Amino acid sequence: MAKPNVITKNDLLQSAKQCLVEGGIEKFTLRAVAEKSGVTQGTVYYHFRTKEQLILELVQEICEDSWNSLSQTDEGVLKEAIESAKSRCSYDSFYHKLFITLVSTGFTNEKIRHQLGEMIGRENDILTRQLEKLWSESPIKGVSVETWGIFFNALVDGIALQAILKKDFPIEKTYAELEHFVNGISSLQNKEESE
Amino acid sequence: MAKPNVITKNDLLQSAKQCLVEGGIEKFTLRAVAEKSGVTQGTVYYHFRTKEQLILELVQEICEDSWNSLSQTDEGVLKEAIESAKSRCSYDSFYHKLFITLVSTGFTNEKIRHQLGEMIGRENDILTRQLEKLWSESPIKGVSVETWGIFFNALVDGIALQAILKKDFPIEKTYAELEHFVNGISSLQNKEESE
Amino acid sequence: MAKPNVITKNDLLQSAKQCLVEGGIEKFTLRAVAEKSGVTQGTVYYHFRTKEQLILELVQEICEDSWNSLSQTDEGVLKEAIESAKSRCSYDSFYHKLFITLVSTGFTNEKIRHQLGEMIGRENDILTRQLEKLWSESPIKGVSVETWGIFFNALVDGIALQAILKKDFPIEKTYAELEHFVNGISSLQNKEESE
Amino acid sequence: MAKPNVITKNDLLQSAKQCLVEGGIEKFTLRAVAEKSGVTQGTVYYHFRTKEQLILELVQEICEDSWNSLSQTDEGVLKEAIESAKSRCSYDSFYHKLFITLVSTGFTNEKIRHQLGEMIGRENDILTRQLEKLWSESPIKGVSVETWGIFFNALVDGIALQAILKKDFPIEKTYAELEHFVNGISSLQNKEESE
DNA sequence: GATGAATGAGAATTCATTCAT
DNA sequence: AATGAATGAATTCTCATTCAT
Repeated sequence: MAKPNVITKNDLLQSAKQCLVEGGIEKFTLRAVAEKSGVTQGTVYYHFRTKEQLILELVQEICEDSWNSLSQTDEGVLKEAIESAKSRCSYDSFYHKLFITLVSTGFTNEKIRHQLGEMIGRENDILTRQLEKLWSESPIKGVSVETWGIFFNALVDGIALQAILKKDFPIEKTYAELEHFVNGISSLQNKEESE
Repeated sequence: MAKPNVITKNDLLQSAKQCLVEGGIEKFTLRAVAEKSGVTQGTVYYHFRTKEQLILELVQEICEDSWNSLSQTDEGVLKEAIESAKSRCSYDSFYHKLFITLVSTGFTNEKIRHQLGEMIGRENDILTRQLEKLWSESPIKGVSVETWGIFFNALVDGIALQAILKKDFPIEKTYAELEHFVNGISSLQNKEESE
Repeated sequence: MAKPNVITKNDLLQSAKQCLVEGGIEKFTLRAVAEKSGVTQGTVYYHFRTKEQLILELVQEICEDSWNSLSQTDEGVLKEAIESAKSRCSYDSFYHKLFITLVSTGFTNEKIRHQLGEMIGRENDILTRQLEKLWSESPIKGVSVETWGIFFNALVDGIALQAILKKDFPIEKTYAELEHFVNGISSLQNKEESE
Repeated sequence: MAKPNVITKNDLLQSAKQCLVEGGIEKFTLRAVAEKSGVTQGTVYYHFRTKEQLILELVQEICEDSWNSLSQTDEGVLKEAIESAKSRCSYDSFYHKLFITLVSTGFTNEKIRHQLGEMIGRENDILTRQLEKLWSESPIKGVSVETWGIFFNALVDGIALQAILKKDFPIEKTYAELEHFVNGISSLQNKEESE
């Protein structure tokens, strides 16, 4: 007994994510995490002193992931963001299931809720900044570019929610038209400008 | 004449909803439901044969509620729908917490997931039909009116999600600008028409 | 499953006492209590919601026992009290092991400590009242009858402590001489009176 | 020259004593001892091969302490012994808490029990020898000087027990009257002699 | 209809102990 | 001499569920 260093904290976190998505929080047990990682429960407890701590670190990782992927798209255009959103979105979407599961967990855990809120905020900000690069001013009067950031982020999450819930959700079509929507909105502004 | 202390199935469902929102599925136990209703666990079992059955009936009720409130707004314009969405949306929103909690529960329960999916579908349809009344054709080329229905529904849910997660989310402002957005989009169509 | 009424709370408490004495608090588990009573752990938890609660009720019972046995000895003389103390005192004394175990548990549990403190206080009082009946005044100047009560109670407990710790403790001899001590002290007073 | 951070066995024993008193045997874990000493569990295991071994050495230390303090008081009179007993006796008495905790642990560990029994025996003997010096014969017929040794030791422990359990125990008063008691008893003997 | 006692499986967590380094 | 990773068994406690009354 006591084989040192057979597993890293990160391995455990990855197993944990899978467990969360596969069974929801209801069935999310540290025993399941341990089994999926091939270690004993004790080992999981050695690395994360409580279940909550594990979930917290999991949330943190996701928030950092979101941050990294978004800030890399520095040069990126909205189109790319949409593409990425689409790729993460399907009836069996791992990412969004995880996200929604954590959101619902956050309702009864202020720390989680706060972190997810911050993450959403950062996402909104980045979208807004991208729109600012794209547009000289808001294409629709009364709607600030900041709010456009919120709108796009909300739209993407809302679509994902629908896609997870409906087996027959037209992902391709919806995302294709989302692009038309973005283009239409953007061109609208140019039109106004040229008027 | 009225028998006191008679607990109806509906009373239990209302308590159950509260329990779900207050503690999430994790802490959602039949004992908690029983206590909130002032009855014993046995009584809960008398009315719902299993825990799953209770949740299922709870989901059903919510779906029916959605249906009723939407079909009443038959005459209603989009504006009214937005107003109603806003009223259900805040950092402590009971309704959306319940919805998201059930969605995440649905990830591991196909019956729940299916029912919620159907509900979303009906909502999309109703929105689409309202937009059809409002618009002669889609205000943006390449975006079908059906997809507009999806977009609006997704937008409302996505905004709610953000509002629940962020204490400082600007609900008033966002909804006000959402109205400008709808108006802008609608007038856009008229403009195109007049061109 | 679910045979109603096969066991009473009191049965469980008796088993618990035995477990406590047999294994000390260290090995005092509710599983052991359940097994000794022939029920499942769940049953124990149904009757006492926590381990602490069980111990608390156990302490209470012991305190009540002490009260009952002492108040019955209404007419009783000191001699009787000594006899009873002796009978409870041996290398394997169930009673004193239990008592000392609970005392040490009380060091980290204020409720237990308080209850035991109250019990000791009542015992002291009763002893004092008995001595008052026996003596017109304290047989030794500077020692109040109240303090005599404390002394006798302390003596009995201290002797019990020694008897539990030493296999070869001379119980018979010590208690016989304790009686001589009491008589000697009492007669001392009469002597003084007659002087 | 002094090596910093070097933990000696004795340091660990002192931490262990504190842990025992602070949390009782229930919460007495090697991890707690390690943390209090600022080392890891492994280190504790390096010094004591098992938990039992640690406790055993702890008991031994206490017995040696008792021996040392008593044999120093070689010249000492009873008065001094009482003074020392009083100083170790209060509602938060470290010493007696530790002692009682170990006694109760001893109920399920013969080695501990034996050592404590031996310690008590030695204490009784020393007290008896002191009384022999003080008295030419027992002041009360039928009570041997040996038993007086037992009585005084029991009395001191019994009083300590009460003092630990009762927040409002009159320590000062009781010890003052204990001295009167000793003096009274001793003078009694002289009186008898002079008769 | 409703209750309360009981169950058993499984949850989180703790802990003495081991061992390679 | 000391550490830290790992273990596995045990512990407290919870919960859906059953069933006689």
